[in-house]
Amino acid sequence: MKSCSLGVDSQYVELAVEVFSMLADATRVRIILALRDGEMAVGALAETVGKSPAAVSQHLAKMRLAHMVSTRQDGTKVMYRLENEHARQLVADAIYQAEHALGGLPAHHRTEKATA
Amino acid sequence: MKSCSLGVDSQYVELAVEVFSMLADATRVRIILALRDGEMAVGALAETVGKSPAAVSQHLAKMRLAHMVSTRQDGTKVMYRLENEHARQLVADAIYQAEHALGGLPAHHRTEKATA
DNA sequence: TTCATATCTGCATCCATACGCATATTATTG
DNA sequence: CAATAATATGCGTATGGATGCAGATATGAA
Repeated sequence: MKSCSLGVDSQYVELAVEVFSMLADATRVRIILALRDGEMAVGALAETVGKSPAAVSQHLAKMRLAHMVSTRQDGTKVMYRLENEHARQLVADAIYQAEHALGGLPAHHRTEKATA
Repeated sequence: MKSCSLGVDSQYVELAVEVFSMLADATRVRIILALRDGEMAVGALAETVGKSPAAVSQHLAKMRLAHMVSTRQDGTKVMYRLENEHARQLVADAIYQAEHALGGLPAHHRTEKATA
């Protein structure tokens, strides 16, 4: 079963690219980080990440279609939360790779698994 | 130590975005998959991923700057190889997220860790 | 209740920017 | 010279963000 479904011509390549494209934006990464500790409304997220509510809403719409976040109505507000732990894990792994790219002193090889 | 270095305003956000941007391209993902089993030359990679050698060379230049791949001269050819295991891990995690997004039947929760 | 207003969220449009690719050229190695 | 790889330029496309507007909901007044 080891790496059997991931050839260079695999259909999963396109899917992985979509996931990476979804995360290749600072605002969306900040949204993920902001949602680590629990659900938040659009307005609060906008203030946290430093963008307009409309812009954040558009990002959340994309992330909702990608099943990265899910919503819950709360009066006039809509609470957003992460739908699973994969986004967090991806961000953590990206940090690991970035540390390699920077100094070559990978902190994640000295400490235990960070929780991103 | 849990999530201490990853606030929404962390410098690492920009770094993570660069890593994700690097992986948000089907050709580069295919290059990573092609390099799983060992080093390859630019021409061979080009034929494997179905792009021109010039295009592949440009992708490899970016990946080299990001310390994702490293090179070794072999006559007129230049052999490329993955510099660490993080790229593979990221691709694997992206597949996991994509599986969630698709059907909601996460195969990685039933089988053991795939090796991307 | 009914109406008006304010707030919050979502959607369409426009613009500037960045990216991937093809082509052509140059460099390096044998 | 031959082969391989790296680079420069131009083109077409995609994307993020701002702006403006529309829909939904809660609050308050009459």
